[in-house]
Amino acid sequence: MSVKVRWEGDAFDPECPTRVVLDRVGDKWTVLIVDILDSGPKRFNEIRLAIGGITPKVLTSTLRSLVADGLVVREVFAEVPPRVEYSLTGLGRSLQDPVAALREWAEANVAEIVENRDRHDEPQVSEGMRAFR
Amino acid sequence: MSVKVRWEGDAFDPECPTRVVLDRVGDKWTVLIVDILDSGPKRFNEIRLAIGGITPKVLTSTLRSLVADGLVVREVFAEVPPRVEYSLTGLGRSLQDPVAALREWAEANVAEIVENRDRHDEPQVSEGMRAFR
DNA sequence: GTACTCGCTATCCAAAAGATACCTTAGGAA
DNA sequence: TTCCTAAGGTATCTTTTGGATAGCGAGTAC
Repeated sequence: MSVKVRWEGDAFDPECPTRVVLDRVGDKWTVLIVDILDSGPKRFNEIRLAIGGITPKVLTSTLRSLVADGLVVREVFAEVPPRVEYSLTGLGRSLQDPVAALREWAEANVAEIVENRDRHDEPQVSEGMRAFR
Repeated sequence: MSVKVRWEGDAFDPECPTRVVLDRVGDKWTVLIVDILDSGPKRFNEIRLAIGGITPKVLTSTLRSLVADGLVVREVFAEVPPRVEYSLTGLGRSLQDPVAALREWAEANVAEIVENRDRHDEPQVSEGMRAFR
């Protein structure tokens, strides 16, 4: 049942499937970008403005690795000013399904998590408990 | 269909459900730890050795945030030498389901991703194409 | 007194993420 | 002819995060 048993190898192996996918999906921007591209091809600055808060450097490097992974296609048009369009590949589009499953779990359980987190932040240790810390 | 539309707010809001869950799941160690704890309560060094490669500092901080989120419970036994056990909560256990969905997608598609990635690493630009770079 | 165990901290260092400024190209305005 | 603009980035810091290594505290065994 464990990652190690299923993969029969080192979970840190760069080719461990779950590790590869979690590294991509866990990236702060990947899901957002894939989500935005799901509605059709977009230009660099369209993506940047749609997300808001991402710096060009980080958007560039995230898009580059999405392209490298074959989740996104980059198309350059020889115009002035230059136009570059990014769009999802079939693989990129199929990533939406497992992410949707995660999203459902998230929406069902995040209230509890945030509640736990808030409770945890409080001092919350009574006089009687203090000795056990 | 987008994160923003579904959540009707800022996807970077610390309470955006998908963001909260992706931050947790995308963490390099979380899934591994949850996976290991799935087979029953474990002690600090049991987890550390089972994973192999995690430093105590990082294991401590990861476990702390898992406890804060209510995915894991920490139990201290007043013995010498001290014994501390970590185990999954129901919430922690339920996280396995969406992760399994992701794992399936990973196992089905990682070959293609790794292949794309390798192909991308090669120089691969012909003389004729070089002018367009 | 010395050594040993467990569950951690403390300290330092390197890699990654982020903020800000600037570059390039070519057409159009002044 | 010099400026200006636009798009799609780079270059150069600074800050944050992750990781390596060492050591601590408490009690018990030798």
